[in-house]
Amino acid sequence: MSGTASERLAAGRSAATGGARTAAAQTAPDPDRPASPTTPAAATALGRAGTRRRADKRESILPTAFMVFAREGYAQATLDVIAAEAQVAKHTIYNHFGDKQALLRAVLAAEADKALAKNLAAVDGLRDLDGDIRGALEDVGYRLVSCFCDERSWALRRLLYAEISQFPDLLDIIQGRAANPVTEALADRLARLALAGRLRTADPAAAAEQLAALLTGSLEARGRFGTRVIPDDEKRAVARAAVDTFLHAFGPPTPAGATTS
Amino acid sequence: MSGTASERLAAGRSAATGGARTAAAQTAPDPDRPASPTTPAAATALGRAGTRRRADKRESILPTAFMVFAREGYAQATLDVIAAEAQVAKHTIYNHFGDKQALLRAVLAAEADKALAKNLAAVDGLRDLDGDIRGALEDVGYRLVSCFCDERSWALRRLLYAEISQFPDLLDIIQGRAANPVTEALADRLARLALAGRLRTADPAAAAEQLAALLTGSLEARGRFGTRVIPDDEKRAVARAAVDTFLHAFGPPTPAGATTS
DNA sequence: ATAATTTTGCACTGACCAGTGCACTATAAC
DNA sequence: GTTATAGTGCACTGGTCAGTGCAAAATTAT
Repeated sequence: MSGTASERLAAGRSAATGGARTAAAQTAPDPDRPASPTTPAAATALGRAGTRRRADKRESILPTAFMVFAREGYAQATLDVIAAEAQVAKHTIYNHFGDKQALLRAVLAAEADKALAKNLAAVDGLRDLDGDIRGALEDVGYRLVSCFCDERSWALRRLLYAEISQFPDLLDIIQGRAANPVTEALADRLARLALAGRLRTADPAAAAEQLAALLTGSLEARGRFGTRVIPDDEKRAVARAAVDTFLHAFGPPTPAGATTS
Repeated sequence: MSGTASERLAAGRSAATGGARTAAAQTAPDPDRPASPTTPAAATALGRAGTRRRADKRESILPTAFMVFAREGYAQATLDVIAAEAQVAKHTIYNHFGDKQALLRAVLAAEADKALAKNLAAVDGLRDLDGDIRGALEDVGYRLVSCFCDERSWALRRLLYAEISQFPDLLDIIQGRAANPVTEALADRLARLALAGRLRTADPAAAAEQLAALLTGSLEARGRFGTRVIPDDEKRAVARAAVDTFLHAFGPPTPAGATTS
């Protein structure tokens, strides 16, 4: 009933953030939340002084905390280490987030937002209703696979999996912010393609669910839960095989889709 | 190259073990390790007395420790609690396993063994080379889905996911004992079916990988990582949809497989 | 400058817990 | 019985860590 589909897809990022202890506080200007960088308008809302610094510190803490949580695990990660690597006083973290749990929630929410953007960008590759469907699907599939295999994506899933029994609401944070929207977007694209006669399915949500399953199903084992880097051609091979099977089931009715391999 | 296929399948159990504190020491005679129950031969090797008691205690500790680890998480679980619930002195645990990490490894290994048995039994439903393929696949698929959705199976994956970055060798313990054998067994069955002309595939391992992906791909989201119980008919629907797609891609060449829905 | 706010450094509490030591008991082989 | 092995109960050490208190900066608006 409810679109319980390929939530496994979401969560991905390009893993460009390299060094840990050296470039911890660099905080690349990622398109996180617009915040209130230099606009004098937001200054009236909350606090008259230190507004700018406050946002800076927050944006400095979140990615560092995510890295530490991912590296050490939530339970083992200490706020002293996070504070040190973020070059921030421990008190500042408490001022911003209250306690460790709240910090985890904020970190996962921010990371899920980033992942969602990447995934939606990938799915958007299916906007073209006319071109080569197989090629477009393979391309989108490869991009989704890459999102899934991103280092930060693995870390996000690990943290979720690890703490889900302690904090069940984490699931809603991540699924609501990242997984479900991706699935729905994919189903939307497939529906348009079906309506244009390029695909054959009466249930786009189910088709999206199965496409996502085919794409990501083998990645956990292949990537050894994030401890092994999957080479690029292997990702492409997975995407191609997934799309091949997908098109056998949902491909266009008239022409044959079994030209490859 | 190496058969990195549907390891996600493995790990399942019927969850028949019910009460924790009441029937903790019951220790059903699961085919864990042969040990040396009453054989006088092994008595000469290590210790002359208490051999029987020792095995009893060990079999009492393992399932209780698994339950506590699953409930509280590895880091939060304390050996005092495990000892109390297993009705055993804390010292006894240290005598048997050395330290907390070793206990975790032993627990996961034992649980993976149980899961493997269940999964192999399910895959064995594909031994019949003559009957209704679709029906057989749907039945096996349903049983594999049930293994995957078992409470203990969720817990096993959660523990693995949570601690994989701290103890990477856990992956080998579980994949080697449970996931890989299941994948290979499934590939074996598919190969026999292909050779008998009932399926069409040149790469049974790839086919098994995709079948497993189709079966389990949507279960993480549907089961909310183990926090929601998937009703039986939903499991059957997932299996039917997976097999339907699978047969479109790998079904017999001559007859049409699109009779359902 | 002045005042409001935020950040910092440091010390401290309180709790939790892995692992150990020891004296004692229970079981089983002889 | 004796003896060796295994298990028990309890107290204890040593270490870690979330969260707090406080007083001194630093920053920004007015």
